[in-house]
Amino acid sequence: MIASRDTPDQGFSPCVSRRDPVPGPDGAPRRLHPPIAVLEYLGYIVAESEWPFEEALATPREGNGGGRAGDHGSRGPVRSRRRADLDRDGSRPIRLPRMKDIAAVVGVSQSTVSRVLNNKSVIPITAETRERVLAAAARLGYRPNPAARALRGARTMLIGAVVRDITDPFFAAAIEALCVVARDHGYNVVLGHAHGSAEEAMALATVLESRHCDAILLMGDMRDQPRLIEDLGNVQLPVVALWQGTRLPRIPSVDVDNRRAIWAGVDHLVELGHTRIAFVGGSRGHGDKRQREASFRARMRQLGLVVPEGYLRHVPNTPAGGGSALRALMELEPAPTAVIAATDVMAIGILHAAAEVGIGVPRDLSVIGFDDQPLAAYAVPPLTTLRMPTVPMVLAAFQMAIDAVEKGAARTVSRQVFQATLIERRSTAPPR
Amino acid sequence: MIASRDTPDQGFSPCVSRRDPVPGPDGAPRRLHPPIAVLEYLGYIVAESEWPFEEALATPREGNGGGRAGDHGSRGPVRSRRRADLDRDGSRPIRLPRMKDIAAVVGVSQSTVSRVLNNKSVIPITAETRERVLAAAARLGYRPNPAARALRGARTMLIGAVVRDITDPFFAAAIEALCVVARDHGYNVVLGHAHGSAEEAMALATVLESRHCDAILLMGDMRDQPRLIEDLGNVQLPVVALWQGTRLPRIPSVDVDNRRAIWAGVDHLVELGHTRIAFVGGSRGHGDKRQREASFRARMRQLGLVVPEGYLRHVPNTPAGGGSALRALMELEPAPTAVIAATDVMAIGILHAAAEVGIGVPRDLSVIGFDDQPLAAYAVPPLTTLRMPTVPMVLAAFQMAIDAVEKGAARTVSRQVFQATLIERRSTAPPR
DNA sequence: TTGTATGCGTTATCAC
DNA sequence: GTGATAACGCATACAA
Repeated sequence: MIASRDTPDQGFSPCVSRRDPVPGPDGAPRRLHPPIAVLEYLGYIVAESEWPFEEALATPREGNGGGRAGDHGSRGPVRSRRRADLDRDGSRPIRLPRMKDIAAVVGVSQSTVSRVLNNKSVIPITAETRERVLAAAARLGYRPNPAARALRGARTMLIGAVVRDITDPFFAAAIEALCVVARDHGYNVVLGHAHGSAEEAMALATVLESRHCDAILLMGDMRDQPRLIEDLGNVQLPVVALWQGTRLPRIPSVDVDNRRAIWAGVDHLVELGHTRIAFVGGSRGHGDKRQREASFRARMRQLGLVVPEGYLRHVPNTPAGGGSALRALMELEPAPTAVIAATDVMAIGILHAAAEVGIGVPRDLSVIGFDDQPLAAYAVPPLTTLRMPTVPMVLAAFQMAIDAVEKGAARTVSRQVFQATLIERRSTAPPR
Repeated sequence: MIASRDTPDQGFSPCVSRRDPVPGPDGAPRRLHPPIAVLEYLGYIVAESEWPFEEALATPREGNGGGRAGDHGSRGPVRSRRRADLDRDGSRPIRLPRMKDIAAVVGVSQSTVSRVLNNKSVIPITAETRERVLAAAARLGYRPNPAARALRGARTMLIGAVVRDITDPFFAAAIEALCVVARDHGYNVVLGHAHGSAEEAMALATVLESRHCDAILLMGDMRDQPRLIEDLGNVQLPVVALWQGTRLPRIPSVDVDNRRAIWAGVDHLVELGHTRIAFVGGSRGHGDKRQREASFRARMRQLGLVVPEGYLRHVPNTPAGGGSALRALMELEPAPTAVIAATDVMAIGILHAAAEVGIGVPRDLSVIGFDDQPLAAYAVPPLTTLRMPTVPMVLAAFQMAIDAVEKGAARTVSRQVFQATLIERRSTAPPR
């Protein structure tokens, strides 16, 4: 699906009805989109089909912007703009006001303006001067230049988020949370993603090299990108890792207790009476998923339950992957009566595939997910899952990062582990 | 769901099993999370429950970081760090190398280093000098200081994305796309969100005021945040608006052709034989959704079909909203045989609620969504929907923005309109 | 209480 | 070909 949803529409015509292309068995490698070049087929863009009751307007249509703007290296040339301070070469270069401008207007020195504007100065300032400066600043619409501040060593109020795969809805939610948390603290979020393992280094290099961030959050396991981890160890910024599964060498981290969570899931099924329980894990063995699988096996062994050959599936972390796992599981003899998926995404794929094949959930098969994504509660049937305390975890990681920034202290390598919660919905029931 | 999923767990104990709190009828206002303060209940964090086979380690546990770091205004104080250049106060302040440092090592002047490093200099440089400079730079691990470059007027290679509501999976997907596209062009994405309409101004103010971005993408309709729009109009940066529904005064935009899309949806249903067709739109009348509803009414009128009182529902753009709309619709007499939802999110809620109530889709009711979110294909049943060409649209918007940045030209107010595609899956069928 | 001067790290414009 | 030097916008030590 994800793989298919942006397939360029060959022979496209507006609003043509078409069937969904087959998702390719077993979830083809998920790409968000085909190479940029492919996207630039023109067919997609369409004339200015104006809204009927909108005023006809005289704005000329533009070309569709198809032609790439040439390849400027990532370190673009520095056009020294302005220098046309005089503002008479048309209209544009009306620069943003600087402190100097305010000073000129008010008739004081630039340093006075500075002192007024960040009124943390120990030095007292005449009420009147302050008043006039503030007024002028407001009138001119003054905004501090962050570059200049940064140059002086100030914080940039940017926090970098390096995400393993932004395509994953779970991380999307995490990003949301981070945005909110960061904003509440006056920070903005800069997004980087590790994008497969191909461009790995590059991925965060972009975020790091241009290290205008005050700190970096590493979201999701990236141990298949060893250079990244190493680089991060050497970076001068505070780095906090989220959802690594296991501890990283020298990096403070925030993790979920996969073991206890999975135990709760297994125990829940066992209490319902299940004994033939399967597990669907990720194919690439990322940290969290690997831990979850190991926990599953350990708990099953503890309970004296055997996990037959074939009950452990490794598929891509997509709905399609979950679907293919389900089909494989149901061909086994005996088939499992319950399955735990390492993520909700796969669990939703299982639900979908079960419905397709005619397997009733939870009548014929109980399903447990992991994460409690927003849509899990609205799956059909509503998905029993292990709720990840995403927001508290993100908050904790953010706090750790910011503390490090503010205290500036040596990097303390700490770790916080959060507990997941079993949310019982209706995808689990006693076996028939 | 979304409303409920971050409800703080009262009386929390690890991995306790609990039932899903009811989502509150008609989808309560969606908040990603309760106020930060509420999140700081301690119960969540848990001891270092180490992974069994991990080495026991001696890192001391930290407190849970619960105490807020005090309220520093968004314009934090500027501690001039370093000044401890000498590197003997412990270990940390090993500053990143500057050009000056390279120059010192190589024994040339700093300007020479600069010329070598951005080898766009017209002036030729001795091969040997260049060699040595590059070598030294590599050895020292030199990274250009973006703040300094920015101060000189260089681009920051940051693009700001102001999103109406990051919680919405649709926008999450859009952000993903933007990240990829931006990265391919050497840009990074700074996320801002308009967060309800409460802190509206603040929301983007953070992104804008600290205008370290080269351009801004406005994703989703924000006309309920008038000051934002106005501010944007006055901002010195290129601004491109996505999914506004209707044209914005002075801002170039990229939109989807809601009219043709909805027509395709209606026609599809009519061709299947439906005549009693309902429409579920957003409650706050945001641009796109409003257009879709208007288009629906227009098309129905054109086809000579009546839309009875009550067939137009306005609910929050959540699964819960869709569910409540469905329940209301099915109580009507006669009940509709098909429904078009203004977004997939609502459509998925409809699917969910239908299953709960025992209404077969598509047997008793056909459902059409809008967007083709990743999970739409994996709904039960797979959702027929109108596919938004998200990636091409984001790409187009990005191109428009970057073109404006690079050409630096006066802001051309253009507009591009993309076509959606009807994707037939299995949530639609002839009426019984 | 305010003004002057200096430096942050780069790039660009001069001299040499 | 290369080196000194002047901005860039802001914060601050120091002089007045």
